[in-house]
Amino acid sequence: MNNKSSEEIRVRFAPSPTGDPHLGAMRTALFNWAFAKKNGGKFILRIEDTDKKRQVEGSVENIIEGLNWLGLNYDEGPEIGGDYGPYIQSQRKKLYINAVNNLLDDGNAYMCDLSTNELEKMKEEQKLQGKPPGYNGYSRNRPRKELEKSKKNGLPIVVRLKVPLSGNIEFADLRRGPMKFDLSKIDDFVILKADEMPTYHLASVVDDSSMNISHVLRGEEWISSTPKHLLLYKFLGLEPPSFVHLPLIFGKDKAKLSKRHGANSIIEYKESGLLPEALVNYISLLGWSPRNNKEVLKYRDIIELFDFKGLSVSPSIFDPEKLNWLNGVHIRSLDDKTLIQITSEKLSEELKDSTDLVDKNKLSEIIPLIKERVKSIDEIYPSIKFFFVYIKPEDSIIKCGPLNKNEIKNNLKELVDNFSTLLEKNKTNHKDIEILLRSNCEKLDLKLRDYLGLVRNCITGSEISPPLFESIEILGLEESISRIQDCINIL
RNA sequence: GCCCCGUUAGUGUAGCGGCCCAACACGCCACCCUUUCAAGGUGGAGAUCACGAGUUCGAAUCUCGUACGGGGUACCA
Repeated sequence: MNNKSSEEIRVRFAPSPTGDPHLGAMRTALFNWAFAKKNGGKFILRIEDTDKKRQVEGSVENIIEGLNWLGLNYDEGPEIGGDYGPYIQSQRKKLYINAVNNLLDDGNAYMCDLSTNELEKMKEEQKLQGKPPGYNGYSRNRPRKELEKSKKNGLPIVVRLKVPLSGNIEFADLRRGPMKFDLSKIDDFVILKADEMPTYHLASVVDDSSMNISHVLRGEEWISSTPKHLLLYKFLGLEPPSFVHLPLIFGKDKAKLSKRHGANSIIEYKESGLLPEALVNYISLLGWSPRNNKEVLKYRDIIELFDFKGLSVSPSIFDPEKLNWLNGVHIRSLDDKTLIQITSEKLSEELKDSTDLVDKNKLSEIIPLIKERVKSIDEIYPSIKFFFVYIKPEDSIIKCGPLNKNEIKNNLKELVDNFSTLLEKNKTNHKDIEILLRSNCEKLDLKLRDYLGLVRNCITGSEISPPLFESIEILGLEESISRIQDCINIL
């Protein structure tokens, strides 16, 4: 079958607003976006809200927010418009009704007045008889007038496609190759529901065609519906786009990704200290790999390298550990200025009433110290908190190798004196501090890790901290002295 | 049940008939670097390429079958 690949590349991301957009959907969006960008085409957002019952308030906003956060900007869509609007299916009803009427007139579709209850009964009977359950073509050959009468009498009416009883339908998935389906296995499926809304099958075909979509990249779950769509294109006299089906994403237990596997909603990821470029990089690797087999990818790399050949055909499993690693990689590759900006925004949330503490000058000294030490934006605050707030160390960590309390006390007292001297001499550079601490340690005949550990624990309140000498310099000798003094008092 | 898609270390992938008793990355372990933690460096453990037949001088790679997993079979998308 012909396709439109010779024309302009137009692809779409078409989520239904039934909840928060999840990772798998965003991956589909990403590949569509990358394909469009790579080929100078257009990326379109279309909202598929044909099922009013399942609609969840606010999901359209969340989808848009997620897309924006990830940097997957679209060229046409609900709030930004475009030449092929509207981009919300519930606002395109006329188009669908029109198509249905054509199908009806051509005898390729027919109405059916079977109620959902009757349908269910029918299927149960089929099961009892050991037959595969399905629509049995009850109204397929009934005269149209009879059905129209039912409609006038207020009976719920659906429209079904008259699927040929025999023959095959074939198509070539651009990645997976040729596929063949037996038409006799396909029921006369519903294209227009009793509430006069189209089903997905009809709506997507009508829209993809009228929006001039050239390539449909969608999840694997659509493979077996593709023959239905192709049939619709044929009956409507429309040219189908090309299809590429993307593998699914599962959680660790090989079940569909859900809450149990950590965050699934893109909105949750946004709030979890992840860099959007890291998430994008990670999901790009689920079900796809670039030719050069590199794994750390920026937006422009993904655009440049994206191709169908690199797509995988088997489902992939979401691995939060690799995501975290990648997040660390991307944090490290950020320039200090950007990280400082991100951190100060984060801090002003954390330290609501003391925004004066979020001093960018101070941050610009601190950030280089911890940049290589965090895997998440959320880790930054806990690891630099002691710069802003005095954290009293637990008694148990005021220790120093083999020394007893008294010896520790004396050493700390001496340190206070030493620091005061440095302060007087205005030798507050971390190099000066290092020289002092190293020589103290030598004099006391202690292991460096023991002695510096003591100092670290007293000043930072934690056994883990950024490099000590620099930290003391940034904190200031005065504040350091007061903290050590406090520890002496505890002992 | 029926139809469709898949199956390479725990995970993501590379491989497209000989270079593969299989490579890279995450994770794990060890060592090095080192003031802690990271980061970085080096090395290691971990896969009879789902299984079985066949084609071939030669198969992870091609064909068929089986098993397993997943998807579909909705007036959901």
